[in-house]
Amino acid sequence: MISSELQKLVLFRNMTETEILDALRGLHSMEKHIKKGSIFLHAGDTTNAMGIVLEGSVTIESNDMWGNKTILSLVGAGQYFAETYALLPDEPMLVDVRANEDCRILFLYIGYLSESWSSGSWKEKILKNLLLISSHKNLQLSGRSFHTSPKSCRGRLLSYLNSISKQKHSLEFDIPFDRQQLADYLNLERTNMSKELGKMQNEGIIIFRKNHFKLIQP
Amino acid sequence: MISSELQKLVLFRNMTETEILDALRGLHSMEKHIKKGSIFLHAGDTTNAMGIVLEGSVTIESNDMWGNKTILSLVGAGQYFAETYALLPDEPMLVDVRANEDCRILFLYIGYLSESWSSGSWKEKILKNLLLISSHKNLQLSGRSFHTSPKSCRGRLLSYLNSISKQKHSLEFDIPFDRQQLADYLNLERTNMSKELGKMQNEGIIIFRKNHFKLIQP
DNA sequence: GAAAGTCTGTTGTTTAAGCCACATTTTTAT
DNA sequence: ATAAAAATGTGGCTTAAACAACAGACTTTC
Repeated sequence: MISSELQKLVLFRNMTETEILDALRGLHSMEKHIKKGSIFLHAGDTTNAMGIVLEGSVTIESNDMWGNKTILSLVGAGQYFAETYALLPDEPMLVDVRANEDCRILFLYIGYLSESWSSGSWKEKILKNLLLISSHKNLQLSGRSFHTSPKSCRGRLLSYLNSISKQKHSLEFDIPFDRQQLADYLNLERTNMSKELGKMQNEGIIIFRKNHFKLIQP
Repeated sequence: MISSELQKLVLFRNMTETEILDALRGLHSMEKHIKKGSIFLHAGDTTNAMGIVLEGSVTIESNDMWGNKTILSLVGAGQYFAETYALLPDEPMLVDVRANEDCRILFLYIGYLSESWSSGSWKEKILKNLLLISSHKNLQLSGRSFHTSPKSCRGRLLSYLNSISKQKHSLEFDIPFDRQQLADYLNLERTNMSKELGKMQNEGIIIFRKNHFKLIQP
């Protein structure tokens, strides 16, 4: 993996190439390739490493003993996962992490951050950037809470579609989920959700085809 | 407010009294008293200050235009709120913050953290502690996601009661919510939830009286 | 290009949550 | 102590979501 690829990431913001290389060494970084569909971090385990998605995407999901799946978030290229658990290495993970496509993942053992603190170093910068990342992650988690808080199927769909629309600054956009994943993310039953999407299209509120959606204003 | 009261807080962990006082000055800290029931941070606004609950408790809630309320979390004495928004001061808040009882709140303008960074100072320690706090907040938010992901009333109640029981290391405990608040936290309808609690008591799964609950193992 | 597999949508039935009106209990105020 | 107010629980009706079974469309693979 090339450090120029990393310089764009929030985690390495404001850092020189030398500092990034020092950081990669200091944090025992390690790149892995992971096949689509496989769960490579398991609920109940603990982890010392956070992950950066270099290529592909992963889903953060909970699978209970009755086979119900909940997708808490989708983490795309250039984004981070498990940083919370890596920072709190005693906490067992509540979720599974699954490769949504074939992936290239960079693992960083951020526990080494607190070792032998020398000021002005890359550690300080990483720390600041981690705080930013953690805060953004917080916003994302709250975001999902809002999409799942309406009690009706339509309410959740509208909450989700509106937020994506605002994110993309357009009434027309692609969503990153297929139907089953969208249902799992919004805690809905897939076929029922399809029904509702159909109704909404008939009523002229939305137009969609596959993953492409368009919101219609009255 | 006395700095000895603050030394126990995670935010000031590993800091001397002098450093804490420097930090309070540097972050333009300000103590306020707030009356029960009043909303003192409003969704849509931005904020530069994070809050520490010195006395009382606050709820983080979303109130939509149809009068539906969702309680995202309850923040008790010694805990923090709005740190995410204070760290990302351009993000409009998605939630209201309401005093759940009469409160003493300490506000800190943590934007001043990034000003004139001198290493080895209190700023570095605060930064590390903030990252811990943010990570814990992440866990809390995920936690609620799990309580609201079961589709059934009983599933959500059991998820919530079990997690409190584990937290308190006991099958018998008080919960911090009244019935309406619990329903708002679990995204349920109050009277329906009451019915379900009644059923569960009849079946001998739980015993409760007011806010005191006891889980019965088979 | 045929076959297998995946994804999406449809119909109909069952079940449980939402909701309203009201009864009962508990707390607060005077 | 009594009245007023708030919190909690009950019964019954309505409605919408879950679930199961299946049909059609689209992909992938060989």
